[in-house]
Amino acid sequence: MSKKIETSSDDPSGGSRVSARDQAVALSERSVDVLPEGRLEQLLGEGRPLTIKLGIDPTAPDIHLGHAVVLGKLRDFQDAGHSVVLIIGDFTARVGDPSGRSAQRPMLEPEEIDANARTFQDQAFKILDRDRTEVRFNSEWLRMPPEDLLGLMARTTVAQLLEREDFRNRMEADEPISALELLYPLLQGYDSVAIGADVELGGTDQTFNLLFGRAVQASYETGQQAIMTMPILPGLDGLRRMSKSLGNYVGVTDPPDEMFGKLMSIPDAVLPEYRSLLLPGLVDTDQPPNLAKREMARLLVDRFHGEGAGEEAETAFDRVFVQREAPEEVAEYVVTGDPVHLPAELAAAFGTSRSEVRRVIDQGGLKIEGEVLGPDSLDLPLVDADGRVFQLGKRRFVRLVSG
RNA sequence: GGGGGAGUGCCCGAGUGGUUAAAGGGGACUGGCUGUAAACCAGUUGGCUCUGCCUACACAGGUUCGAAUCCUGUCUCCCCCA
Repeated sequence: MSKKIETSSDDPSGGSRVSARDQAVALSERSVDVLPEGRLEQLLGEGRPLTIKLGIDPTAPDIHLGHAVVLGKLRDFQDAGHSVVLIIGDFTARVGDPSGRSAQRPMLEPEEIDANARTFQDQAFKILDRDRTEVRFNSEWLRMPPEDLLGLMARTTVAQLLEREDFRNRMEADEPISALELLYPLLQGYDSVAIGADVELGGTDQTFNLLFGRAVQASYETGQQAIMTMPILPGLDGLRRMSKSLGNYVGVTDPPDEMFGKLMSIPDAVLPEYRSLLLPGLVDTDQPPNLAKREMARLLVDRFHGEGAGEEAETAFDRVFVQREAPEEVAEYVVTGDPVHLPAELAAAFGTSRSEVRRVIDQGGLKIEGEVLGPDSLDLPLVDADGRVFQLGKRRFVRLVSG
């Protein structure tokens, strides 16, 4: 992108003023909001590397493509010479927040948090530039004496906190809001004070929290950050946001074939969003949706698994789903008894229940070397099973071998 | 502190003593169609040594020939008053 902006001025200060605007425009690409108006440009005009903040929740370590949207934007900032501070919210995770419908967020043990934080970092560095990233844990500064905490709390009013739309809705609906939940914006706003954030990024759902960070900064009389919100990527169902708990996500560490397959299964309706958010700069040609989807899947698999991985995944995909053949590499599972009791062995091989296997068999979903096997023969002589590829449903394959 | 209400299968949600493994919906899965898209049709959706057996309606006891449904205790959650 345009990080080298020519400055044609005779301004001895280096012309940063001229380029600040262009930089701000370039960096704002794909974002939904950049607030307040002009603040980002002003900061860029200072001509120094900015500190860009992203707060993450260590309860779910797996990064998926939804995170990739925000991380990709962080990367843009890094490429423009700014540095990123990744804040792991270990403090709040350790306290545990019982809010939100029925889903009680579990209190995490320190070890779990550390493990999650590490996994998260490993995955995040598939996108971020390691050299321009600093990782901090917010327990570092949030574990403060109670009087300081109270001092922090004194800086805001309940009314301010309740400005948040979803709080107001829940109040009106008589739904519970935990005190911690209420204070959450305050704590995460303090993170901005602690690291001296110039810019904070997040999804559009974080707008209130991000803005609140400005208020907290103001009360501490530090510089106030600009905030930038990115669109929320829809999940594989095309309806709800991509999230691990909804099970509609593509993890950045998903194996190539799986990643390719998942991407092919998204509804056409969200394809444009996927392409523009995940593959910025890719020229959109007039391809049919099917081909556009393939191209996207290829490129994304390449990005996370290396050049060429996308094509391999596509080949494997065609083999299994277009030509309906078994994949080239099929996992083996060792069976011992003779005859082979299929419900038991296949359930074990695929990690499901025997009843489930029986059900699928009853519905004609079991194939042996491409031939449908009916519910009549649940026990196969070992010689008939040994070395054969079994397919359960569309996508579960295993080769049974005698041990 | 007082009063009221609620806890059902992956989720939501019927069901207030007897074909109830438990209506209905969502989701998911299987088969068909196909571009692993959408739409649509059909079926499945607790477990198992599967024409049968076992375990299930927060947990533990109890009443009954028989309970998700009645009683007691425990836990959890929500609302109202203070």
